Amino acid sequence: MPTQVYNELLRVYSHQGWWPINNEYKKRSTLSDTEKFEIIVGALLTQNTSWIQVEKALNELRKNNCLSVQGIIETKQETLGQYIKPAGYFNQKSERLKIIAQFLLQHPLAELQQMETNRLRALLLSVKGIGPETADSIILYAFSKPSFVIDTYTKRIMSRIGLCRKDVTYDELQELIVRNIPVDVEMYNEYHALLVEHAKQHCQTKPICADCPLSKDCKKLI
DNA sequence: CGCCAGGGCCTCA
DNA sequence: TGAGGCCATGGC
Repeated sequence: MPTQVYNELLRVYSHQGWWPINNEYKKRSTLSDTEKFEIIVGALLTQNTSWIQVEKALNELRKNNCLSVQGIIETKQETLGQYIKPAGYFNQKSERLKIIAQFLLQHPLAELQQMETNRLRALLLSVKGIGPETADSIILYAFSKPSFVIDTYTKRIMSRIGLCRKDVTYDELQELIVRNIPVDVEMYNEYHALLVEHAKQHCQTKPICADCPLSKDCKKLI
């Protein structure tokens, strides 16, 4: 079932090309440290925040040379907070930027890159400010390792089509999906992006069910 | 104007 | 260990 949903979404929305840092990264097998760092920062800033706001914050950080470990370490937390204000929760998120920069000083990207996926996930989850979704986003989109990302959109879509209960936990839904699709970084990447697109176009909190590509399978459970 | 956005931490049973 | 409160800005 999760595979059929994926095929249908891909047919309708076509390739999404995440992570949307630039258009050429996906042609290379591995990312530069700068790109990985930007993805990590983006994953953190987008917590409960729309991506359009995150882009503004990222641009502001870039303009002020704060899109690097050193840049963040050398900048006062209050100043970082001003830069990222459009992304909301600026007090929390500026603290988390500081914490992650310190973490990356202890564990350079090259070290993280070569870790086994589950060990990397556990390590990331030990960092204050990195929860399951942020960890999986970082693992998948920065390090190109297979860790399926669950978010509110995933939960909403999957529960509405009757694939899980709406109060399903993160780990339960992740297991359910992963068990039913191949272990494939490209597919994990694309699937998550397609779910986000579908949620934006049709499966909003107030659903737009007309012309929904999943309507024939959907139980319309709100 | 009210709702919501690609969550996570803390608290308190 | 799990539900509820809190964090904050901007688009619609």
